[in-house]
Amino acid sequence: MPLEPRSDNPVIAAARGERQWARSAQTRTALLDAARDVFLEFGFTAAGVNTIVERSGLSVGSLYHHFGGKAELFLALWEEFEKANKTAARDAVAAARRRGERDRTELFVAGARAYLEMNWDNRREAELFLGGDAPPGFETLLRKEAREWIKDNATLLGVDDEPLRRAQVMALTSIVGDATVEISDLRDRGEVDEMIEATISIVRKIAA
Amino acid sequence: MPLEPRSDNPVIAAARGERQWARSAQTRTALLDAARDVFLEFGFTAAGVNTIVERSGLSVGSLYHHFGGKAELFLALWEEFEKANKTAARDAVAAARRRGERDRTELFVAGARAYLEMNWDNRREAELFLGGDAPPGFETLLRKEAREWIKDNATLLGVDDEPLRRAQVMALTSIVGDATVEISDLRDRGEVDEMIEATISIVRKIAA
DNA sequence: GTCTATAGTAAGATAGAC
DNA sequence: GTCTATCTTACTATAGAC
Repeated sequence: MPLEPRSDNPVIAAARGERQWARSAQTRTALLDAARDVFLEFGFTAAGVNTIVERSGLSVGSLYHHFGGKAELFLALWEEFEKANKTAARDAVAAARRRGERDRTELFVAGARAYLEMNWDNRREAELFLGGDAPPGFETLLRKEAREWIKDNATLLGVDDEPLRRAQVMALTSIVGDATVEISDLRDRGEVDEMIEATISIVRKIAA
Repeated sequence: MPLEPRSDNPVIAAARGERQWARSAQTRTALLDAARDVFLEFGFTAAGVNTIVERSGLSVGSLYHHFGGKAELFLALWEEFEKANKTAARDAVAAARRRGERDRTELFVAGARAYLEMNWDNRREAELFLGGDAPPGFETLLRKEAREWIKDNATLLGVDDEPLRRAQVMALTSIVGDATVEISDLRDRGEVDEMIEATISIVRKIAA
């Protein structure tokens, strides 16, 4: 008896599944790559779903199956980007600790500096995500994310629940976040250094 | 010789013009009123152009003739709102000056406080405009506008063109702007007072 | 469960008549 | 300036191949 196309044979099912999983991941990647290209070229609003689909060599249905829409595709790309930023910041804090740094403010500063540097290094994408041409609600998400990030680092600053302390965390979030936007707009490395140093000095004033 | 329908008679032309102008202003107002209603009820994204048009008793073409689109209509409403906020801030600075206040930081603080209070008083609209459900590019515009406002008031702080000073302006913009967003989210007057006072105390730290 | 093809809906935007 | 009719495009629904 030959294997049915819909055989229950676990090995065959697993093999089929594996191949499907590999194909699925490949599809996701192809869509993400095409989307990055098109978004970088046209921005969010002017980017057409059809253009993305054409470049990826896949279909509209596939895009919607995997991501649910143009906005979510944009979001998925941003999540990749932001994950890299946060990793860089976390690594910088860990490195500072290994160097023997124990001052809470300085540990926070090390992370903030790395975060700002990372946004400069990837400024083309930073401009895409922070330039304002994004799906409705995206800026709210950015703010929420920034707040989470600062909260994660709040222990570094010894924050408790007083209103003033909470306002300090908010202020630091605002400043580091907006400095990121400013930096994605600059073109000259010297100006970037100035902006980073000036931002850090204000961070020290607030955290003090 | 009877007056032609398309007479060149200047009085008649003026009368026609006047009537058209009056009608035009009426149309604009009707569209703005309907748009405010619908945006407040549904938010920007979920608000339909057709709903706005239906409530105004006018037509889609009229809306596009006067405003150019849904986004621009939203923008026109925001400009009204922001004008009122800025007037309140300017008046507060003038009042402080009349009281004999001469300290630059304190004059700035008086303006910032009035601005934050105004956003609380009109919190329904503030939430609409600052809640994140806005057309693409709107948040960039908010930042730009906030920076203009701070710059206009920068003489109060004796700002020159050093990078650190520019970063101070940026930081103040970020903090006052984000405090506005936070306030539009709060429901309790006590929390608002705390937020305002905490924000002001950080403003003093930076402006010092 | 993954992917394609296709037909259809809804809503923002535009064109052209008056 | 105003309106109606039309267009564009993001998005959905479905049926079917694999």
